[in-house]
Amino acid sequence: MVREQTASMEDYLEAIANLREEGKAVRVKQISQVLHVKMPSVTSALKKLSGEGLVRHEPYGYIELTSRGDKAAKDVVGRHKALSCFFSQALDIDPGTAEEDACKIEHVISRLSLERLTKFLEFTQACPLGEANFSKRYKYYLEHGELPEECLLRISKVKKASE
Amino acid sequence: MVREQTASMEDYLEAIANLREEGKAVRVKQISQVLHVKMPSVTSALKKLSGEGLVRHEPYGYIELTSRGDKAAKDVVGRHKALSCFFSQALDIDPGTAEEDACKIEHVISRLSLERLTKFLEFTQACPLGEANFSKRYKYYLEHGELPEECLLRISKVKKASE
DNA sequence: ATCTATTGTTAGACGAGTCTAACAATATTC
DNA sequence: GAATATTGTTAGACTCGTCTAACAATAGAT
Repeated sequence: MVREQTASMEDYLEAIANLREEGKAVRVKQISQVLHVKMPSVTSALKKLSGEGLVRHEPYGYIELTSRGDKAAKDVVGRHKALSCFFSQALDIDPGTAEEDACKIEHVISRLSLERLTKFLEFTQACPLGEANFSKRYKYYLEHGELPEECLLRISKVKKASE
Repeated sequence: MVREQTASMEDYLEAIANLREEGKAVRVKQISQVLHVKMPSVTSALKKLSGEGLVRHEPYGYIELTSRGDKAAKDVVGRHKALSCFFSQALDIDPGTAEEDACKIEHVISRLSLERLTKFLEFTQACPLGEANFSKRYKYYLEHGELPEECLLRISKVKKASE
């Protein structure tokens, strides 16, 4: 699956999908506010996306994703969620920064890396050795800048157990 | 430290620094090959970067980074290395994809997330519980799609040890 | 039902970055 | 050292996405 939209157009699709999802009115004004652009930029983007059959938009009327548009939007939203999740949960980044970074990176990351990031998160959460301990130790390391004692003390024990 | 260059200009700075580093001639042709753009694009970028005091460039002559340019370039290169390292080592991504992703993400990731990615890598490598086991278990999970037995078997043992 | 405020559109300019085509300088080769 | 090949530059067109200014449609208030 090739990436066929520019970062900007993906942002518009994403914004429309999110407004829908949140039950808010999907209108030019709203989109412009969410994306911090002026209304004519939105109109022009909608024209482009309509032309590509991703959006339905009667002038002065409401805005809808076509099924193809919805698919594309869901894809972007999925990338976004995976990334912001990874940043906030695995790396313990504040939600604001996690969101910001997800917003940018979602447009450029490869499928493979995204999938691995997701798997990584699943793994730390599913594996009790990961979640309960790895993550905890990592956060200790973040705060103190050195390895938790636990890491050093248990070398022999672990070696034995894994062989 | 604000990000003051566009992604494109960062790419040019990075390419120049890399060519230098590799002892290759730093010339318009080389840069154009590395970045897959035509020569006039390079000339025009160099004009811009010269104007900003980041590059020295006598027409038809060699190309050098000023000290400010070098600083900016090192910064980009640093981001790139951190990212490609993280992708290939922590996520076990093939070097090609790791490079590709690093090339894109280096321009948009926040300082904070980059720092955390780096710390994460340091941590897995420094902590024997991380490196020797976490990483190994993660890769098992990648291949088999389910947790290694080890993860499930050792819950009680680990609980005891960490409390 | 009209008047006003809000929302949306059109037209056109602009900046960034790329390209092609044509030309100019430098290097290479015989 | 003249002819040719290579490298670099200029000029100008184009795309993408943004903006402002001016105008048009719709909604809300009295």
